[in-house]
Amino acid sequence: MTHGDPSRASGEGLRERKRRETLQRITDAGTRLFIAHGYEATTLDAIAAEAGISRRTFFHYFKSKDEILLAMQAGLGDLLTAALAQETRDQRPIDAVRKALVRISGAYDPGEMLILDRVMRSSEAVLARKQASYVQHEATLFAALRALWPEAERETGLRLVAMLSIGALRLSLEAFNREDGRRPIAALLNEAFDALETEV
Amino acid sequence: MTHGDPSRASGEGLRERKRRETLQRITDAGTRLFIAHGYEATTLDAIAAEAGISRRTFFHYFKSKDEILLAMQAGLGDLLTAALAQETRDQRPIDAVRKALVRISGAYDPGEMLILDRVMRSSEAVLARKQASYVQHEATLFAALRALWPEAERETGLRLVAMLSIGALRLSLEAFNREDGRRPIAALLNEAFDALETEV
DNA sequence: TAAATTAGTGCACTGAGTGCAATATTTCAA
DNA sequence: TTGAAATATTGCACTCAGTGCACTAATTTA
Repeated sequence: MTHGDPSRASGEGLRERKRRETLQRITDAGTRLFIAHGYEATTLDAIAAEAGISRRTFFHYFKSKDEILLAMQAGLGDLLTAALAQETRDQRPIDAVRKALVRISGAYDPGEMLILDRVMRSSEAVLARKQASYVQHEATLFAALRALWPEAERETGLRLVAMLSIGALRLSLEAFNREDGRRPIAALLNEAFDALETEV
Repeated sequence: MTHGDPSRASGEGLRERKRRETLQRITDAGTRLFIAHGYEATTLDAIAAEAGISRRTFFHYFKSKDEILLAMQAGLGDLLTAALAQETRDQRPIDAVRKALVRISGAYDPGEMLILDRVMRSSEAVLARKQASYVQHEATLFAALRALWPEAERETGLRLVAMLSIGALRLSLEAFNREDGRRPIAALLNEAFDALETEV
């Protein structure tokens, strides 16, 4: 081999790069079409054509149509776990989660969130999966909390903290969408966690 | 008409009675087949045949296959609203909900709950809709709470109480299924609500 | 008992999702 | 550099959920 391999130089093979690019094209095509014509009215044939792949290939990238939208949501779990790992044990678990959530809330684009929320709301099945994903996030958060406070006697308490925190997050996001993004998510989060303290 | 009409005597027309009976036959046939062969492996054709109706008629009773299972869950909202209406204003909202939940928890058959939970867990889509139904219950509970405490300044607090209560219910049912029904739901509910008090 | 409702059915269709086998592309080792 | 192994892409045929429509059967009401 006389010439250097540029794909190797960047630490990513051609196969990987193509795969990542195709994945992105499908995601873009899907969201664009969903926004333009609605979720149900957009067929997989249309998405595949827009993304420049065959219908059959779509299923090598996503298990189902709704995964296009759900895959975006899935990132929250990783973000939250990473943010929580930076917190210390010398505080109440719920305060650690609150700080982690407020910190990562800045990473989301408010305008896109409002639009995607409207798309998801147009399909019962998608909405159900979105709401179910909160349960998944709760489990992920619980695992992250246990990593910080592994003592057996804290388990029930941490389960509850995970439930309360994800609940506060959900209420905040619901309010955010209900009031059309008027107040930033961080503000709504702080309000929800404050209310948690005074109400219980 | 010389003879009395027995269907009218019982306050229910023939049409209504037949409809109720068919609905029950479909529900029974569906759950029986789901338990025997699994959710995904059971086709609507099989359910319709078992219930003695045509496939097309099924859709006059249910919007989709998963509704057979979800319709059972839907009753909780009504039960909870009714139970809460019996509570008084001279207590904390969360205590009122706790008492109402414990009271209606006796109405469910533990064995059936365990089996149906296993069936629902076998399909991602059904599980998602089940988890989403908790969000619906939360909204229903919030409305019921507002009927008791309509003061505007209580809204946020009541939203939170609804979230906490349904969350505690969900954690209790999750624990119930996780530990295979070893402890009764009422006990798990009380434990969850107690933990709520001490943890937050 | 006839007319108006409502329930049940068959048929043809769309669209999501899967299994399989064939082809094209990328990787890796000699 | 080349050929073999691994992986990606595709087409095809299929199953099944769900819908629209037009028609028939049963029930209700006047």
